[in-house]
Amino acid sequence: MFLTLEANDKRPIYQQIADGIKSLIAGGSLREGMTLPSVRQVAGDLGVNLNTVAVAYRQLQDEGFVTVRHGAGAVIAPRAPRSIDKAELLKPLQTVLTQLILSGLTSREIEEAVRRELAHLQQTRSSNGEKGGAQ
Amino acid sequence: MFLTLEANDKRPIYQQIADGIKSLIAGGSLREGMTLPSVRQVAGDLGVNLNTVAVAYRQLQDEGFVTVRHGAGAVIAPRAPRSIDKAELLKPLQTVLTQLILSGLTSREIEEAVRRELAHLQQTRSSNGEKGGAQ
DNA sequence: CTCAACTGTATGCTGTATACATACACATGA
DNA sequence: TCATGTGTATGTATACAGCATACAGTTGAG
Repeated sequence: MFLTLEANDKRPIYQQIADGIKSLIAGGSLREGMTLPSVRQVAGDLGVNLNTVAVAYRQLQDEGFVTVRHGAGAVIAPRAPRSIDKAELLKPLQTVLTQLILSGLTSREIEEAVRRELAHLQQTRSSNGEKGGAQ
Repeated sequence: MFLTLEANDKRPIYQQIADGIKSLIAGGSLREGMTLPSVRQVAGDLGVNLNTVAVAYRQLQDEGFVTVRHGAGAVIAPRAPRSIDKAELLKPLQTVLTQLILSGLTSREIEEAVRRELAHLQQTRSSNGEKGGAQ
């Protein structure tokens, strides 16, 4: 299976798909030049409409992760340095951390969870043949 | 000023308000027994409709953070132990971390940002007179 | 070449959610 | 008791998510 959806996830379906593919790129499972499965393929696997998948693909293209060609497929783009404001990027992190604190988790638990998740991403990447993992 | 809204924030207004108040609770600025400003007060400050604020207050009540009384105001509730599945809680964290990695931030930068944010929350809390800060 | 069978795209619809204006109902103290 | 504070309910406009269906570009076998 390529991707999975979670019913209790508050994000829209197309966003889950886009984020899932981003994860696969981050983990190294999808590398530059590889072709994504067709929108109908993914839609069939996940039991959703093909347009929903198409929206995800278009978002990935807008963000520079893939190149979509009408009639042909969607191909993973070369990794471009995404220059966005660092402070802007960290706002969602801030929100999530507040939620976790309010849920009763200690700072220690949260920091450990962060280390574990980051290590997991790195591990997946290197086990898929990426040469120089981000430090 | 009590709260602020950000135009580029993708969350709905009522959610930003609810999250903002949760942050103030987490930081210790709002403590058990304190009364929130009226929905009209907050709506006026933020330049939004009073119903939008009311939705935020109702969500806070549903989640057990405040007690709302028709005609009287909304009061910060005693801190109840929120027992939710830990793995479920950490999913949003996972999503955010993936986004940050894809944006080019290194694990080191992310871990530092996490430490900084957590410390900031704790600092605010203790500077407002909370006795035993979470560790 | 050409056309069957693949690819993504555009259009139009339905249901839900957000935000608002306005009217209603409860609480409280002078 | 009632003016004036509080939250609540109702109705409306708009935007978004997801879907069904029709359209359009690409490609390779024959």
